Amino acid sequence: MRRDVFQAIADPTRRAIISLLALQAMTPNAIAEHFQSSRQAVSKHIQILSECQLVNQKQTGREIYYHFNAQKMKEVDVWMDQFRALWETRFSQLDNVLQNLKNKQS
Amino acid sequence: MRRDVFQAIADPTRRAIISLLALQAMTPNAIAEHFQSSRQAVSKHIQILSECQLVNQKQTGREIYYHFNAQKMKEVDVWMDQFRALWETRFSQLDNVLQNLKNKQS
DNA sequence: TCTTTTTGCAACCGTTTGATTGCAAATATA
DNA sequence: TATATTTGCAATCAAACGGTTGCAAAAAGA
Repeated sequence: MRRDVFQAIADPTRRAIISLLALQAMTPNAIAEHFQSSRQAVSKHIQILSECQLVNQKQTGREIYYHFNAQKMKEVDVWMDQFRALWETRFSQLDNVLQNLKNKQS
Repeated sequence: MRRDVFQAIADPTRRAIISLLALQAMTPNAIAEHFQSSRQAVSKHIQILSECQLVNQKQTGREIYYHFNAQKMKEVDVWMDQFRALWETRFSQLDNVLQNLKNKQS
């Protein structure tokens, strides 16, 4: 059972759930209303997000509000640091210009 | 067959391959030497990376050099933009301080 | 030419994934 | 108390995943 952040954001439905919760904490039922699949299917996605701590839950009565945990998402950002220089430097921009010229020729 | 960038970086072996190729373009054999699994298994990972355009190939003779495509990785970075404000603003830092205090109390 | 090297592709196999349905527990409401 | 609502959990299933082995094609070297 791999339960890391990278595996969690691999599924498009889970990415959509994350985007929803980043705007506002919601209950499973409220989340499920945004999707066509069953409540249980959405609930399983939430469970996966919960296991890798991308979301936290706060129970009030019988309702459970799921909150997005931005700090966990930062782990992806940290991994991406090693590539960021490759598209931010002028060198790579120059490379792109040359590459585009080459593609137009061939 | 989902073949997007998010699915591609979900696997730890593929992430390692990407990190290797970001430093230097390599042939499948050279890549496979860095891992314990078979060359064919690594080759399948490369194929997936190739299908979602995270790597490009340049053939010279019978050798194929795989190059990392940073621009494609940028798609992940763009998706993360929506969350970046949540950990960079002073507001969220204040939230963390309050949260930590709350956790220590309970 | 014959052999070696490099690579991709197909077949197979056990495990995981993402979805479904059904059901039980806990809380709120009439 | 009886009923409705909210939620989680278990069982099931087809498809995808990640690995293996075997083999064929193309290029390089003896």
